[in-house]
Amino acid sequence: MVNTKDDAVNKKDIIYLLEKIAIYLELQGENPFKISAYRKAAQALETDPRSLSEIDDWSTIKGIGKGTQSVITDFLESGTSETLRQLQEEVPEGLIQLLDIQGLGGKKLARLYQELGIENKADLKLACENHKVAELKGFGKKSEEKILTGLLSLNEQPDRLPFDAVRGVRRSIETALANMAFVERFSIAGSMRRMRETVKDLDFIISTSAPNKVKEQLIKLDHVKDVIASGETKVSVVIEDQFDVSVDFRMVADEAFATTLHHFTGSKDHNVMLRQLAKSRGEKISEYGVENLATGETKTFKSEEDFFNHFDLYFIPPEVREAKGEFEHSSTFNRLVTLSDIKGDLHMHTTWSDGAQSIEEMARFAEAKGYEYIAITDHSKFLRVANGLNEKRLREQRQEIERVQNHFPNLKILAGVEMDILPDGSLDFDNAFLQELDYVIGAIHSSFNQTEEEIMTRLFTAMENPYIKHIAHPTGRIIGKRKGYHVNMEKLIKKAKETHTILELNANPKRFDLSSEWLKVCQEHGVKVTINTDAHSKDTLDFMAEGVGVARRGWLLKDTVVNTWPLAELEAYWKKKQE
DNA sequence: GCCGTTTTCGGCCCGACTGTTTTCAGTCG
Repeated sequence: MVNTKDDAVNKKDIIYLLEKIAIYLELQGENPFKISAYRKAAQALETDPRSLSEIDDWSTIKGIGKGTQSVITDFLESGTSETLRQLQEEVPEGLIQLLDIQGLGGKKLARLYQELGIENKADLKLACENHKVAELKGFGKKSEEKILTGLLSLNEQPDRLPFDAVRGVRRSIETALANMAFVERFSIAGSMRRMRETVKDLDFIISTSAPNKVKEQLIKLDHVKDVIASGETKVSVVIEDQFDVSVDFRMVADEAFATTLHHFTGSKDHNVMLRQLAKSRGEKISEYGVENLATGETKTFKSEEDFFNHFDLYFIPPEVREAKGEFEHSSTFNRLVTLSDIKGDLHMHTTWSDGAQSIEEMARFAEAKGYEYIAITDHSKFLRVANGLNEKRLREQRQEIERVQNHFPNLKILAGVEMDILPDGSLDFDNAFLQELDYVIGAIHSSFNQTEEEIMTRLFTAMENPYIKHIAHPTGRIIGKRKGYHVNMEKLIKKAKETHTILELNANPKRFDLSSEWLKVCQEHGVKVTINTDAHSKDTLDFMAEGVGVARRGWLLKDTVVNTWPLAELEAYWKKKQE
């Protein structure tokens, strides 16, 4: 491919531009509907499946009109945006990060700028310390204190926390709620329920007929550092953990549980679309139910499913509620992969390399999960730090696997390896040896800083190898910590298709690699995916549930996920590589 | 700024909580 205009400016750049303009307008105290028009335009682009070059008439996209179209054309033609440039002239750059302070929005910031000349953190801090802020109309002593503390904690932790960093807090809260008096039902909600890989906070919905009694218990939960709000229906606290985690609890009567759960699961954009739909039918959705505007009657629902059915929609799973076409496709979601579809786990470690359990133990736990097959895939010799296995030890391990196999008539244990793809592009074992193994994974664990070309050469070598069934954690990223190596995903997916190589969704919550976005692209290109836990201990075999959640977020149908297939079918697919 | 076979003007999703007010604006999700 030669360089086209698409390479210079991509769709994401335009989306980012529109969102940035919205932020600046917010700081100018602009009409909120104008601001949201820019956000909607960005959203519309995000949802439109076409690439940049395939769109010729922008204004036919719903949400993009004359104004946003001219901003886009200007940007495409000149590479910059006059609209944004002007805004940047009028609004100081330093104000933007101040929007992250709790309780400070565009309007208040605009006034701080206009009336006190505040342009950045330092200005704001000084103004608070000199009590200038409290003197402003609409502000007061408490606002000033809040701004000051918000200011101090601004850089202490990232805006969004990695999924894995809040898993523990979620668990302990769920345990507490399960044992809490006056709690009838509860559920996680918010972006955690939607399986986003980073979250801003945790949301829980609780049904109770004694909200005050529950409230008293909530603010006394373990490790509560701060109580942000505690009203009749809403309690917000900050839990002290590895990071400070904000947790919102919503308490409702049981009949409103389903609608409240839906409401606080979001996404916000999904909710807006559904509310618009309701409105066009003469109804109004709130967390308390669906009101018929003609009769004033409010209908509640036993389940979210009933709620969707009321609008003549099939159930839309939480993972796909992102206003990215889920309403149009609601009839296909009953075919999304589920945990009960999973028949095996094709990536796990034992004490032979860096795992905590023996082969026999792993087999026992896998059998308890009802699996039909697993692959034991310890590291290969290159990975010394993980006690990687050489040819000799792998042959010994096969004997042990065969011994264990005799005790598990209903579970096929494949003798495999997670083989390193070496920095020079060669593989850790030759083909003569690889053909002795039942299952070979290709993986990169070294030289992360190589150029895209070097990385792609390594990956392509592995994919062209007839014995390598799948590529483990294809990008090598650790969410919130490490970007991963320089993979060109489009090329990787194309190559996977050509070579019948399966790509992994590594279900370790630190990784979720591939991401749901790329999984979707895989499926669109007919590339098969395997969801594996990469378990290093018995408990981490449970990552499968979260992996399936990420797969669902990527709209993966059961058929795309090869470890939902019976073993015979899987073996037939592997043969394609050797043809 | 966007949209429209009820509308080219007047709407635009809805409600809780807080702080500053004394009936409400701003923020948040």
